Amino acid sequence: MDCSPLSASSKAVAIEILVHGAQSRTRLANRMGLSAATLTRLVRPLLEAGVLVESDAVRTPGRGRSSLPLDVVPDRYRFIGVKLTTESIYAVVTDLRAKILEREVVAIRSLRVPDVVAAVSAIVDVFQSHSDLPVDAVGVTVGGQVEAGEIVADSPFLNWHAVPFRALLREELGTPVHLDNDVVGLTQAQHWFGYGKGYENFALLTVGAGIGYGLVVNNTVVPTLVSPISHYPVDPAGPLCPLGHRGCMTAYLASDSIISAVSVGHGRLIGYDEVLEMAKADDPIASRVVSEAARALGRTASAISSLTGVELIILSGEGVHLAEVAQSSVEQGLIEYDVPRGPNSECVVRPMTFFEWARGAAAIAIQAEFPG
Amino acid sequence: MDCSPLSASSKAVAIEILVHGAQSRTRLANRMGLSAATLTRLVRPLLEAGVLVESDAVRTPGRGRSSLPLDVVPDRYRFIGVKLTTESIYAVVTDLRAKILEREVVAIRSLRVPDVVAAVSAIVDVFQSHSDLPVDAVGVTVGGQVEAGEIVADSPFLNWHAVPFRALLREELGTPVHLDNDVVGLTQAQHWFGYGKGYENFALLTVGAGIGYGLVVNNTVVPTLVSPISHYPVDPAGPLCPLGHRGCMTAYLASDSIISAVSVGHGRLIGYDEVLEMAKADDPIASRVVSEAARALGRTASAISSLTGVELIILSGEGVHLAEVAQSSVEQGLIEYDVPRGPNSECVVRPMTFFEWARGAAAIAIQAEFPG
DNA sequence: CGTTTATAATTTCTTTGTGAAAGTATTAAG
DNA sequence: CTTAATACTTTCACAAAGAAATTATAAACG
Repeated sequence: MDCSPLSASSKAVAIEILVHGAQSRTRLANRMGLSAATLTRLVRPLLEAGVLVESDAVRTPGRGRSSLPLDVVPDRYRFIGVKLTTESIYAVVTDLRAKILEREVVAIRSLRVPDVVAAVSAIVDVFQSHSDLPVDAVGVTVGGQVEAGEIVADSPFLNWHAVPFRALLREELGTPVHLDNDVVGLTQAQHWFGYGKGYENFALLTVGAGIGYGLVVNNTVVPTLVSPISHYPVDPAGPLCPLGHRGCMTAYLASDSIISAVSVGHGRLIGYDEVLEMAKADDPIASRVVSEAARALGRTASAISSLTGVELIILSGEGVHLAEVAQSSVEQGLIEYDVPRGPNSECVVRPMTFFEWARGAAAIAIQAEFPG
Repeated sequence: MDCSPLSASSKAVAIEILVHGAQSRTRLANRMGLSAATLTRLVRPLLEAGVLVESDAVRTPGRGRSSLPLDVVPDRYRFIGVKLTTESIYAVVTDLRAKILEREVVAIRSLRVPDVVAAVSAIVDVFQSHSDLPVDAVGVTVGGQVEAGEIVADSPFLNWHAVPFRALLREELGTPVHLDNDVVGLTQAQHWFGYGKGYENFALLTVGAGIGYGLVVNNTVVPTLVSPISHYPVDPAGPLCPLGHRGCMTAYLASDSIISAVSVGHGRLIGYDEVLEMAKADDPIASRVVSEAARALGRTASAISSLTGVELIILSGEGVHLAEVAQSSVEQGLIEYDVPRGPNSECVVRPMTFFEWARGAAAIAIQAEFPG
């Protein structure tokens, strides 16, 4: 995406429109605290570069000239987002607004680095063969610690250490590549295009094979380390996690923990989805495990609220369906330690598919190519 | 403090020097990412206004012209900081660097608003009578929620609600007055002049009659609500707090909780300091209460680290001496739920007197008169 | 000693970002 | 057709900041 000759302020205007939709110059000026004159000037190069277009004039009730909403040209750009899991590669093609245009899953045959690079490359090729339009950038996200957008320093899921993944991908793919942690990507996507839109600060808590945590303060993603939340202590009298912590998030909420707790109770192997079904059907063991997990989730959300002061907490991840099954338990955990003033955070459950995570990867690419 | 004709950038230079000490123009330019030319320009009005002075030339080994360090003129300005507690008013006179020049405590006779206003006014008058130099501004901090720097919305300690304290003080005092929450003031003071100096983000956790919590992210004090941390859940199997929470921070760490736990155990009223003495002397009841409180403190610090990603946690408040008595318990709480990578926060115990809090109030005045 | 070299600070000039104010374009109401 | 209201543009002025050249100072070196 060629936006080098654009000034930082112009880009800020484009991003405002990207995130908050088509707007007139006057409205943009008000929202961004700039004068109308400045806006005219900032918009001109964006129109010339074809980043923005003027839509048809819009009449507002009352007298006066109609306004000319400005909008980005989403189809002018195409991004690919790729999210790696241990089992599959989820990939999407999106426009500039991170709207998903195409999606694809392929099973992962091997977690060896060259195999994964080849598999990602294959998907990108497939997408590119579907259309004549070029892909502007590819975003890739993985669970685990990513250093400086270049190296997968440590991914317990993939069992990778110090892999210069971005360089390897760039060599293989023809397009620019951007790499980041998966939760960072999802958080960024939620902030710009999702449920966190319009919030200056919010937290994203995801539950699945692992626990994820993203934090936005002052409109900026805080680079929190990924690991510690997974073992956040909920109840020192709770169940044991593989690292030997009593009652930590992993012990309560990691899918393996839930599966094994219910399986042991019933003396047979029971899958995650089945656990939720059983809990819905009031199976006593499944109900207890699920409701305690939901309560742990609520308590952690409450702690996030207390310690960060965010206005919104989004609960998500594949495993968050348990929050729907045991909504009252989440609620209970949330308000258990409430103070008279009550929580200052709104807490919402928003299940997301892996394609949503892939969209997060695309958001990383969009952000990188469109630095605000 | 008359700094209206100074530009925002000039003020930023002054604050850089205020916080990080005397520096040459070249060094300032490097640290602030500005050109040497710009620095010369920004410094001139500060020299003219008498905010800065050039010290004697300093030689650095090697050739070249000597540098002329620039420093603020601390004695040119005088601030008063006032911290209200239920029992006393702690007040200090400071210079621009928040260095304490004079200090004063007076017992509070009545918590009625007009009486407190009169008492604060009396202290300010006493300070002003000590010197011919005028006071530039007075900062006042209180425990409880302060709205927009104007109104004490709710202070359980003083039992005040919706008191327009700033307006009342301004009427009584001749000087500019600034009002804020006490923890916000202490946090700001620590960030600029204390142990948080040089950190982009850190947390301050104070223990005393109540629990306090201040958070700095991206060099900005996050306006977290004061209340929720007081009832942060540490261990759902712990002791009960007055609000009925099991094992919350207040239950473990509020001075009343500790006093009453030990007093009940021994069947007589025992003061806070005596509890610590007894714990040092291995009294079983006091030791248990103190070490559990210390462990709760460590666990909360660990949670702050996990959920905010700060680099530093400062433990303080009158009650933090228990962390010194039971250091190993704090440590235990900190690492209990550690992950392989370990905590990403340094955690330090820094006891502070109430005069330090008064200094925090002065910092509010300094910040308000010196907006960066 | 002067000359060279290195560093600090300043001056001059230019670029860039911004707003104020005046002007143009467009629309509805009288 | 005039007036008023609103959207946008143009012109001008100003402020912030850097680049490059200039001055100031100090050590090293022949």
